[in-house]
Amino acid sequence: MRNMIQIAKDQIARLATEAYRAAAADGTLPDAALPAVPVEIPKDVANGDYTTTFALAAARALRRPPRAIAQALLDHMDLTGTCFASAEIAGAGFLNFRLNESWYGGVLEAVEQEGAAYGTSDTLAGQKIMVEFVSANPTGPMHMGNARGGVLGDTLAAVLEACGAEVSREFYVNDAGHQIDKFAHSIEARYLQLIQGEDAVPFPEDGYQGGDIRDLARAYYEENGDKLLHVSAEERQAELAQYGLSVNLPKMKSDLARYKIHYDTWFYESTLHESGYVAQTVALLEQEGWTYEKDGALWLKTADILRRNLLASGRKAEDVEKLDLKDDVLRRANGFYTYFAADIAYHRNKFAVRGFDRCINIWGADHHGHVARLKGALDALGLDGSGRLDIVLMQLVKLLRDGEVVRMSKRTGKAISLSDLLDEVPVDAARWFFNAKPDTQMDFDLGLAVREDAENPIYYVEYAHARICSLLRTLAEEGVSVPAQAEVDMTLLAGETERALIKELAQFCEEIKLSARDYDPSHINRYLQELAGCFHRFYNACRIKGEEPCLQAARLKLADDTRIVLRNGLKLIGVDAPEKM
RNA sequence: GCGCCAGUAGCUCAGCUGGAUAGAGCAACUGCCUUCUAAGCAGUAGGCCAGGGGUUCGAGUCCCUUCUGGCGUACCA
Repeated sequence: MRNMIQIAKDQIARLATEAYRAAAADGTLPDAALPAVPVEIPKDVANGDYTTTFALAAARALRRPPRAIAQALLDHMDLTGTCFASAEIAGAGFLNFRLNESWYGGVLEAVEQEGAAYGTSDTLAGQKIMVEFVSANPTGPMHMGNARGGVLGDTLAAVLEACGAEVSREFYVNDAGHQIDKFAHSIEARYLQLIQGEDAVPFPEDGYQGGDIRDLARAYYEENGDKLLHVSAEERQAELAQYGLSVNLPKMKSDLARYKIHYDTWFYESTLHESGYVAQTVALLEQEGWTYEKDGALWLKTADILRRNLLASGRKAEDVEKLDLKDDVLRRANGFYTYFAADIAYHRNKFAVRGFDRCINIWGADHHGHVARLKGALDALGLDGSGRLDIVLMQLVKLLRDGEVVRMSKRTGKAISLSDLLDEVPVDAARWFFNAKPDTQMDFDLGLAVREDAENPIYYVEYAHARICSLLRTLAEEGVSVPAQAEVDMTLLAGETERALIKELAQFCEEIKLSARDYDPSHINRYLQELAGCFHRFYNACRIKGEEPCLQAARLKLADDTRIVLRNGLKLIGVDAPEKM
């Protein structure tokens, strides 16, 4: 849990603050209330390893030119005992710091001590967070959106765990409501068609056309014959829906397992209806005065809730008035609750019954209109949906093969499903590619993902790992093993490529935190590419095997630490770290 | 119409709370393997950060506006 980057930043903040106090005390600088000290890592190492713009930021308050302030700070600064070797003024008034060996040694020490846990932190310790993702309709196969959402949700969960949160992965099974009726009617029609002939039984106009529905009907028929022919339609549909789910859900579980995704909970929508929790939740909204009846249906005053939230968030009243806000039906005129009502109940359950501090949902961007409504409904229930429910919207995936848009599978003639994808593309490649920034539309090129060459970035990272493993094997055969950090002479790792690599190792924890903060674990992919690049450059510049023992040991240690961090990072995004390629 | 997301190199994208000369990969070109994995490295070339205003010491980043693309605006889920 030692974070050398944080240590460096804290030291600069302290150095600058103390230097300012000293300068103010002897009259070099005037007394003033100053902002916090901003510390950054410059893009160009020519500008130091760390920098602060403190003098620039303080110029106005102190009424002095930034460079003069920087000079005064420098004159009152003592670097003894810090992780910095030097400090200098540059440009408009930047104060640039250079790290010393103790810092670089500290990084390698942290990797050695923490091993597989290196990179984790406790920034989210004590928080109970749910990540709900995929939650695909169980009436048919999973599609590309589910493939993306699956990776995103699973990896986000991993990243939050690495920040110390107690994370639960959940799949919400929509096994109730309209689409299940449609599912039942569709299987029923196919089933009856098998017995009575295609022409004798009309297929519902809005039914599911897919071949998988025929497969379900046939499978049922082969197992059970025409035993449902003479029972009531209601009984028949219930039985067939149940049967369809009993086939589809295990298939979804196994497809997801193949994708290295495992859930803590499969939560069934039907349980909310059966226990009366949906009705009770709606009743609560009624009691609180958030509903009204119109045309036989019960409506939620969504528009009022949204208006209230928008005004509270600082939107101008005149702008809010212009918005075309609509209310939502909770209970239809036919007495059935809408999906929205069930969804409110479901999320109420997450917070009120199961006690999550924060819930994150991964949704397709086509559901964005639902976000503010659901949050608002939870606000109306006093559950602070606006503050504690976060929806990650991911844009759609366009599937390509060698630049051409692919709509259908050649093999099945249907839309390409998640399992079709995994038949064609290695799991790790799929996981790597789908772990991309959620809010941009993405192209997934089937041709590119299976290519085993430099065009495929995953190999660049895996290759670095395999290279190190190979090196370790070769040296082990000569009886050389990785030394303890205490035995490493850090002055031997002072070259440009070594220092760049060590700094990159230190960055890992920061990237995990950024991923957790932005709900965007693709930071890890980019980081791993960067880390692999640093290693390849080091490896190219510095020979290890055959060097003089102390030098060989120091470089070997650095290579081995890199291996550990590469492995930790790949594990985080659910990709294997190969020892040979 | 209204709303949400996006627009950075030929292509795919980075760019963290505003910081120094806007980065990487691929594609193109030039070099580097009798020595630890060349699935690698070094180098060249490539840009009005969609356009226009504003805020300030300083804007790809913040605000306003226009344009372009995707999506949404159900008693569907």
